[in-house]
Amino acid sequence: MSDESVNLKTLSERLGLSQTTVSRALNGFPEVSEQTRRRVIEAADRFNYRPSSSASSLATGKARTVGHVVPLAEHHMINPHFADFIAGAGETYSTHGYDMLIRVVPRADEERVYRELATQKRVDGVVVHGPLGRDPRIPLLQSLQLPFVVHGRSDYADNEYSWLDVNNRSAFRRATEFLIDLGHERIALINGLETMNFAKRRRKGYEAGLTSRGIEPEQRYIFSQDMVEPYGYEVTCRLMESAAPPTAVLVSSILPAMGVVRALAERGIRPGTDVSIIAFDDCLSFLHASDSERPKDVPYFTAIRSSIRLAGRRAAQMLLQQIEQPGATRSELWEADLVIGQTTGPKSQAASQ
Amino acid sequence: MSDESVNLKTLSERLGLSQTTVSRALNGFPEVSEQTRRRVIEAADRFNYRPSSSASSLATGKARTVGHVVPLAEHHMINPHFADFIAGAGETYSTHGYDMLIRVVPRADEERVYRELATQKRVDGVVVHGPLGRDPRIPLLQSLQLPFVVHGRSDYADNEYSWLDVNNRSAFRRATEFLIDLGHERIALINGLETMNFAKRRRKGYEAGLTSRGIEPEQRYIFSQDMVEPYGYEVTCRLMESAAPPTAVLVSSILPAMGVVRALAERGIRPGTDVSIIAFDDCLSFLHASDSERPKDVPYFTAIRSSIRLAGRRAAQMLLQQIEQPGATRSELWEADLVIGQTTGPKSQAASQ
DNA sequence: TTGTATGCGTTATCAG
DNA sequence: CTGATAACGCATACAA
Repeated sequence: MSDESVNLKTLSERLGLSQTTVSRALNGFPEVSEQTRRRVIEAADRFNYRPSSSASSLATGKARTVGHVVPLAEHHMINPHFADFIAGAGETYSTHGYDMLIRVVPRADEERVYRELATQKRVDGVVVHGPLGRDPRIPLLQSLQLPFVVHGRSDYADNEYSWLDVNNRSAFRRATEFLIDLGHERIALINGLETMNFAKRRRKGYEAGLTSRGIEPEQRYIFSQDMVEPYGYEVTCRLMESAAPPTAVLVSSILPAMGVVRALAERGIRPGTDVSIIAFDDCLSFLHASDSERPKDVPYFTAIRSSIRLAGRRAAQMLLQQIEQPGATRSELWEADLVIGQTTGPKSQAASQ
Repeated sequence: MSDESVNLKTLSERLGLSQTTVSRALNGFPEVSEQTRRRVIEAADRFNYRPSSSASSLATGKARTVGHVVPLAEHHMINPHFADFIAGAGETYSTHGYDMLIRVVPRADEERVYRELATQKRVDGVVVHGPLGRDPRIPLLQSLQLPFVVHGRSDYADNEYSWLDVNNRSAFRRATEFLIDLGHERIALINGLETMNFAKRRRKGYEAGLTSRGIEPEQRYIFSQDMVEPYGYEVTCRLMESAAPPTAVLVSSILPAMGVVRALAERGIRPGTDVSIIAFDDCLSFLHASDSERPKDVPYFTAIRSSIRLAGRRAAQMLLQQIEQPGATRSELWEADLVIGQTTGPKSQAASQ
């Protein structure tokens, strides 16, 4: 029970074995007799031996750590979406014996930090968050030879890298068409920042949905901002006071969608009855009842749904795989579910002019 | 520009200096001539030299890393509060040259993980999240001799450790008294899980506020659960359909408070006019407008406010200080602000029986 | 002011 | 199957 720092040397001395044998026994090498292995493992357990991570990193060149570089002072990252993704990724790392390293840095320092992580061999790979249209981090990481997986996609047609993305385009197209089928024609899009790659794709899907039904997209119904609650609120206030308010809105996240609901409530406008709302639902944990992994049976929002937490898990798996057997860069495109809740309904008579 | 892995050895060879001198120059030792130092720094920069973190950790015994162990599958951690705290702490670490290590593990593994981090010397210290009534992690970490700071407090009167907490008791007492001064008597408390230390203190404050004004706390107005949106919604539905609905509610977080608003809206009950709401506001970034560090001028919720992000920053500072000059365990108790928004008002005539 | 020699705790190579 | 022995890359006590 001595909590003294027992290292490989002292442990092997107490066992009357060489460090080599002890190390091999512990790391599951085949050439150790079962009897010695048992003895070693038992002793390691009894003396509470844990290999020093810095020593083994130094010896192996592997850090058994994955890095996440998150930009400081930008709301779109330090937000609930990020937390849920991290939770999912973290689960995977833990069960595979990896650690998660997070650096919160200003955008201007990003490149330096990636270089640092790579040359310091601080991490074995990184996850890239919130890719831009053509994100410079992708060629950078490739040149650094640091394994990585992108959560989302970037527009490099000629370039192969590993990514995991939701089919934002098809999801938003389907949602738009669903609204049109309900009789809506004036449909607003409350989108994320269009510097983000995913936001562009969502807009494309929305526009494709409209034009496929012969409706011309209009600038006055399209908004693009950080996906925070007050954004949804403010845009909705403006929209509802405009000459031709929309009868339906498509919102890029539940967060601004809550702002939409608040703005409507203040005006006595009933979601689903007077104005329809479809939100992109990342299955953020704090919005769902705490006693179930699954979302509730009868959700409030009609939503395009895809769990960002599961995405975190999967992205982490893909990265670990890439780290442990380099070469194959796999990518995955997930289709989101369209889940009918209480915030959509046929265009109300009141709303039609 | 060669991206080859240049280490101390090759760097010193190219400079015609010993590793010692180069190391000293880079680490700011005083006994190096300014001229050599300049030369060394310039070369290090040119060759893109970064010391291997595992090597220096091994040599110094310091990891320059802070650990955060977060329990898996519990909503109160994998949530926006956590994300904001992490953001704040991460800023501090980065500017001080520290890394943040996160392990997401099941509750049952926590002790093992803390022991691991300590004996592996993986981290120089840890931040303890969400302390319980008497949290076993505190004596554990003390016995492991691992520096730590608790975000919140635990009930160990005889025990000195470092913590940073908001004065939850006084905040909830003030809020309660404020509501009573507005004429409210039936005031509900929608609290967090009372296994959490902070939730207990909040309830105490609430009860103290009531009794100080001669009102007896009643069980039927007190709720305790994970602070998620649907919780606020469901409790409010039940409350509003009960025999004597409250005329005011005190909510432990903005998240369930949004659920409260949703439930009221469905019933055509106007916040601030028909029913007053005060929420504890952690200044979660996604609830505030994205273009300002400060919360909006005219907030929606009347709230007890204390930025959890600032708490993260400060807690990290305290921990680093403790790591770099051990001994003094400092603690801080912050008073929260009471900010008047639009969700409070005098008890309405309609609501009085 | 600079250099030499040694240690940090592992893993890996090569003999036996 | 087991054991010396040499890296891994840096920091530091001690010498010069």
